[in-house]
Amino acid sequence: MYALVDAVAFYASAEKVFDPSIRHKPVVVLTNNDGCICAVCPIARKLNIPKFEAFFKIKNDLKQHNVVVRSSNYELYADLSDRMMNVISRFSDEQHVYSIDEAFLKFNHDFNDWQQYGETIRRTIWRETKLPVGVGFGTTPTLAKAANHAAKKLTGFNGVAIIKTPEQAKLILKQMQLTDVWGIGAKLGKRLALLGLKNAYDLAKQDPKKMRKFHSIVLENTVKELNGITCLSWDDVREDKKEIFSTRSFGQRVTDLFSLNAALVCHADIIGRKLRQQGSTVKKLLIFAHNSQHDVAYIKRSYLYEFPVATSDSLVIANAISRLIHKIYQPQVQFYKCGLGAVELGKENATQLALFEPIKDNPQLMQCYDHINKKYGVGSAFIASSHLTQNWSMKRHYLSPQYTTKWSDIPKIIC
DNA sequence: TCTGGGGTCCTAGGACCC
DNA sequence: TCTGGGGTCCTAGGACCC
Repeated sequence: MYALVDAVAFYASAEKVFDPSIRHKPVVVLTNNDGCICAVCPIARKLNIPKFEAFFKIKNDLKQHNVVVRSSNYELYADLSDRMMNVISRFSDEQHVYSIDEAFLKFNHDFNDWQQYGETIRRTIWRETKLPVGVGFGTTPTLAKAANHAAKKLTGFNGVAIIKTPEQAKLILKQMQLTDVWGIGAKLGKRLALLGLKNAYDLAKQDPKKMRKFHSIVLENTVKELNGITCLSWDDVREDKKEIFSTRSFGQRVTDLFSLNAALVCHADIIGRKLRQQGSTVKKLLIFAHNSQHDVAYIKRSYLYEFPVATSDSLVIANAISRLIHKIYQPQVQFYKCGLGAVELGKENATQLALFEPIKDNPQLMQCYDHINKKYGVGSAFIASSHLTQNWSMKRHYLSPQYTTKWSDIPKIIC
């Protein structure tokens, strides 16, 4: 049995935890640089606010409806996510944190009362973090996802749903649209609808082999999973990433080499940390920067660099960036976004050495570096050249306080 | 005045090599 | 009657997820 525990409109709910004054108001949260809407609380959802719409396009509508707008407060969300994941981990020995606001649990035994267990999970998370979650149980990861959808969106479930029997599956899948199924997006949903399929149950009834021919093995597996046949093994679900990207658009356009370098070194730092987290090294690194696709002339500069010896050392990566920056930089281009992608990864303990290349990695230093940042918060220690200029840092005009990670922002109770 | 997220995986197609 | 290799690497773009 699998469970998926997933917060309701996580970013919006996180904003409400320490601010009672907005708890009963419609709240939306914006993406980086206040670009798009990325979280809509249940109250705001009733106003039909579209997710991922550009903020500037609907700014006036939001004002008219007195919608509370917040910039993404990642310091706060990351900390609340940690707390939530900690609580969730108590309910199973096997937990996989799938994203900032959702986690899979695996159970190797059967419970008499999954319903009650789910309610306990919900209640405990609410009591300890004040975050509302939905809990879905299913015999496969895809069914757990479906049950989670039911728990949060369908009437009569109140936050917990279970798919253990074919009857339970039928009841829920019949009420789900094709695109509500994990792995079915807008495009595929449309194509499947043309075949005459109307809901998730119709999809489950398809011949898996035919679905493979129609689209891919991925769809075949989805159909099997909807029928209780596990295809995404626990290891698949938590497999190492095959590529790791760190990209960010700038708060304001960047035209100087110095700033571009600082931003890319920031990404080098992040890429290094993510690599070390999963025990990988990078062999090939994509470095890129571009202006906006909405500009008159879209200019994209990129360079694929191959390390002589694969590395996971943030400083080695940062050093490479500084040597290669001239391959990306172009005067007069008003850069809008830049980033790095580790596109060929290796395993840390199986690195191919080079005959004439000294090893530049300093694992002890990186271990110490990670330790400091884990203990005192990411950013406590950083690469100096990434902080020489921050004039490109992102726009966050509607930022709430960092209630839990910054001394000066701690909530005050006045009696 | 101007504004349009970020991450991962996969594949088609072009370029190049033998 | 019609047909014309096979592999690797890279890029761009599509699709999906949150």
